[in-house]
Amino acid sequence: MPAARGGRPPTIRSVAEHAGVSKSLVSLVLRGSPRVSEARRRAVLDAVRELGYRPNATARHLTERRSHTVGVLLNDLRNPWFVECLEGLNSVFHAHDLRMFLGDGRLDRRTDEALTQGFLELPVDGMVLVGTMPESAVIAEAAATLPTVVASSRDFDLPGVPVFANDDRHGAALAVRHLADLGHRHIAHLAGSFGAVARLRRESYEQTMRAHGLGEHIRVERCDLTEEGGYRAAVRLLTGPRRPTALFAVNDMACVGALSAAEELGIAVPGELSLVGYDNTYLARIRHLSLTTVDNASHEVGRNAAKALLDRIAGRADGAGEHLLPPELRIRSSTAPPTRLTTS
Amino acid sequence: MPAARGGRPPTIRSVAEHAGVSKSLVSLVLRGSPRVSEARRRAVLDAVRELGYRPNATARHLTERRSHTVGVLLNDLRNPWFVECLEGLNSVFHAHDLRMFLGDGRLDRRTDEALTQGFLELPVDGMVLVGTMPESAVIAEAAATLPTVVASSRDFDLPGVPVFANDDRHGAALAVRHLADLGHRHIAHLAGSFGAVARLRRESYEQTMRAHGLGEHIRVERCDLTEEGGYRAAVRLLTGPRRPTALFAVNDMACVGALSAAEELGIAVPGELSLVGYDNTYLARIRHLSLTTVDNASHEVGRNAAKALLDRIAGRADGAGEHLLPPELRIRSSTAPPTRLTTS
DNA sequence: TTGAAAGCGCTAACAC
DNA sequence: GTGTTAGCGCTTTCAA
Repeated sequence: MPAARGGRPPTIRSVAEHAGVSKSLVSLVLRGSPRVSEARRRAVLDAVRELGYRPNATARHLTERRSHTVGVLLNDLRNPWFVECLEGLNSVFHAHDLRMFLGDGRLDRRTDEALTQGFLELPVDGMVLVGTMPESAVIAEAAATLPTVVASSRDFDLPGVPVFANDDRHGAALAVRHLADLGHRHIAHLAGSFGAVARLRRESYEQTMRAHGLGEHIRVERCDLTEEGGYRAAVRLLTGPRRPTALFAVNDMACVGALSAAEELGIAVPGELSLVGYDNTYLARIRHLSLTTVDNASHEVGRNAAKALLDRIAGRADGAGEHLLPPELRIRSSTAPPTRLTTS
Repeated sequence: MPAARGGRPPTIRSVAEHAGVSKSLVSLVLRGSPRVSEARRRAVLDAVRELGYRPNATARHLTERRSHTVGVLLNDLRNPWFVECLEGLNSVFHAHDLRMFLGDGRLDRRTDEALTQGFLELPVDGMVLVGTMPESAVIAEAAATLPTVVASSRDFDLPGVPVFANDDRHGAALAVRHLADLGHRHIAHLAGSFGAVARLRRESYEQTMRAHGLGEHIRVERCDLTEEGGYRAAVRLLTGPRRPTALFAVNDMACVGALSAAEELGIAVPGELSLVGYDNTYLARIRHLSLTTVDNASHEVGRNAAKALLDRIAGRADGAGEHLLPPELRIRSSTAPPTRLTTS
């Protein structure tokens, strides 16, 4: 590896000299052009091998005026939900030779903006906004400058920026209907404390409750979208008067928190309390938790968002607006009909 | 935002013309040089604002001959353990204006190599190898070319490449000793099926068992490091003859799988079976799971690895070899003394 | 203090 | 087919 020992690494120029050809010929060979004689091709390839030459992507990006990189902004890598969505994005981008620059804004606007600024300066070829995050002028500006798509967030209404997500209203309705059909009447909701997704799920919860004639039993407790948040909100709900027999949580993390709360309070799940989450993360699938939940199709949302971004990068800017995938209820072991005792 | 409407985005040249100065002066102002007159500085800054100029990082990287980017190679973003470590890395890199390029090799050597190749070609300023992954000639070559550090893997023995990890032998010993001290004798081990970390934990399990006079009760069942793998291995162990009263799992994911298996088989935890995991991920901290586990200090491992990489990037290549942090036992609700009935 | 000029390593017309 | 010539947008000598 000559590149490793001192001196500068070999460039396309060194290769050209070594092979006795011109820079451009080397470039042609390396990019697989068919208009090159076999002899020259061999000479170039040999030189490449002998020198241990490696193309410099930064230089290529500069002349090509694209970085083959997309910026992905999200809000909390700790939420297992993101991983699914990232896989979806990655499967498409990878097939098109695009790298992902991951930026986790930690729900902090300043961090988001710094990351976005970085995307703009690189500049990346496109940007994906994943999940709920605070709005920001910098993001809006970036979205106006860069091909951009939104995945699994309903917070943005940026001109010309398509939104890919699951239908949160429909998903929440599925959850509530499932509980109502089981015979529950006192169905409470652990609601997210911010973001359009949380709002949609809450509104749909309320609407569905009313549609089932349960309007008087509507009960919303806010929490943040973590296990701890779910736990605390559930404790408030379960220790107060008129204890609900069922809980629909804004996401799986909060739902697990609720499960813990129930256990700690000696309330049997699903015997005395039914629980429904949202997202169908691997958390819900863990047998020992086995949560009934709503599958939000995050992998496919990711795939669709990525495809749309490719289109936009290629100049095809069609299909703005919302593209909602139908969510599906996954019934597991955390829901059951209410027992006589606990029904009112 | 003039940058947004058609045409090319403004460059340092446009700014120079607009401000009536030279390119180099603009560069000086932008980089905060003190040797610039106030008048010119204002003129440049005004031009920047008026044109909506944004520096192009790619171009800068080309001339500076560094990309302000480090490549991070890991093996499965689904494992919550990584997130902790990434946070540790990020906290340090962020403070030094380095971005992270995340590559998830999914435990696939070809993917690893493709990602590494990408790092080499960018080229990144340095590389971090995180967690167990298959060895590879490409990675070894990259490590010889690029400043490199290893975090939480014991698989690599690359010349001059420092390794940061927790002391897996010690951690496993803590786990086994805890179980032995509780009075368990039939302590089995769910072992990882590959990688040096899994091997160290297994070896230490065996050694500690012998040290406690329990050599004859050593029992190892291999599994992969997922919930599913842990579940299956535990089923084999718990349905066979001479059922163990305690299980030490190679990591938390596998341990959760074992918990599920026990539940399904009607074996009470910790009444009839004690369980210890490894990593102290948030999984273990979920109240409803509440696993006794070994904290591997992953956040600090990440921090230390990042600091060492900074040193190497800066040319200070001291401190190769292994740097092991002491792990700590976290006792939760999945361990208890064995009951008379189940002890043999 | 400021400007001119020479690259960084590569691609892309355009000619031969 | 192949080589020559300009750049890509920026930093950095080196003079002035």
